[in-house]
Amino acid sequence: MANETTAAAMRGESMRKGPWHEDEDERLITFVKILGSRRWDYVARISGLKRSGKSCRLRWVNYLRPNLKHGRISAEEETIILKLHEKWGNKWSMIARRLPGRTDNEIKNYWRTYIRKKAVIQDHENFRFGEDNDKQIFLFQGDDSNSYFETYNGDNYNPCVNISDTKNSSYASAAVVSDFDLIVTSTSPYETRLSDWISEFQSEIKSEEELNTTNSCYCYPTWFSEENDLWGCSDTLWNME
DNA sequence: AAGTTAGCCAACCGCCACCGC
DNA sequence: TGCGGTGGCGGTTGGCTAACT
Repeated sequence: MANETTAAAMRGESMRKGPWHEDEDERLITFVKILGSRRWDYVARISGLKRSGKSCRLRWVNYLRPNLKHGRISAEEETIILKLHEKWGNKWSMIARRLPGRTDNEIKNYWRTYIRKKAVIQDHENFRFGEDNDKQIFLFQGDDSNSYFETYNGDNYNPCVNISDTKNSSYASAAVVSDFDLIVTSTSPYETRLSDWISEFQSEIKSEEELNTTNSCYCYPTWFSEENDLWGCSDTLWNME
C-alpha cells in the first residue's frame, strides 16, 4: 500500500510501475503456481519482481488468471450485468462472481463505457415532462435544441421540465444556454463534477451575458434567488440529504 | 497527411476490513 | 485492545489507438 511501497523504498528497492512486460508476466505466473495466489506481498518479494504485492495481485486477477475470458461482453452477459447492477449497485466484484471468466475491472469498465451510455440515451429518448421539487434539478440542452431540466435521485438523472414551456415554469427566462448536453451524466463523484461544471458554466454564461445577445434565456430553477444564488454554491444543490 | 478528439482498458490510488501479534 | 500489515474493493487516471476533421 502506501506502506508497501514505502517499505520497499526503505529496503532500497525501487518499485516498477506501469505496463507489465511479458517476462514479468511469465515470472509472476511461475511464482503464483509455486506459492499460490494468496500472499501477494510474499509472492512479490520472492519472485524478485520489482512490483508491489498489490500490483502483482491485480495483474494476476485481471489478466493472468486461468480461464479468464477476454473480448466482447455478450448480450447474455450484458443482461446479467444489468440485472445484478440494478439489484446490487456498483458491487463489481459480486457481479463478477456471477460471470465466470470476467473480472470486476472488466465489468466496471464495460458499465462505464457501454451500459451507462445506453441508459443515458434511453433516458433522453423517453424523457417525460413533470416536476418534482424534492429532487435536485439541472439544466440541459439536448441535440434537438430543446432545453430541459433533469432531476437527480441519487442514482439517475431523469428529465423533468421542458423549459421552453414557459407557462409551466417557475423558471425565469433571460439568456440562451449554448451547447449543453449530458453535462451532469458523468460518473465521478457527483459533487466534484457538478462544481467543475458549475465553474465552467458560470464563466460561459457570464461571457454570454456580457454579450447581451438577443434570443437569449437564462433558466433558473425554483430554488434560485438573489440571496441563494447558483454561483455562490449555496444550500440545496449541494445538499444531497 | 497531420492534428485533434473520443473510446477503451490496464493500472494505480485510497479507503476499509480483517487478521495476527 | 490497539496497532501494523495485508488483501480486497471501488473510483479514477493516463496512455494507446481508432475515428474524425
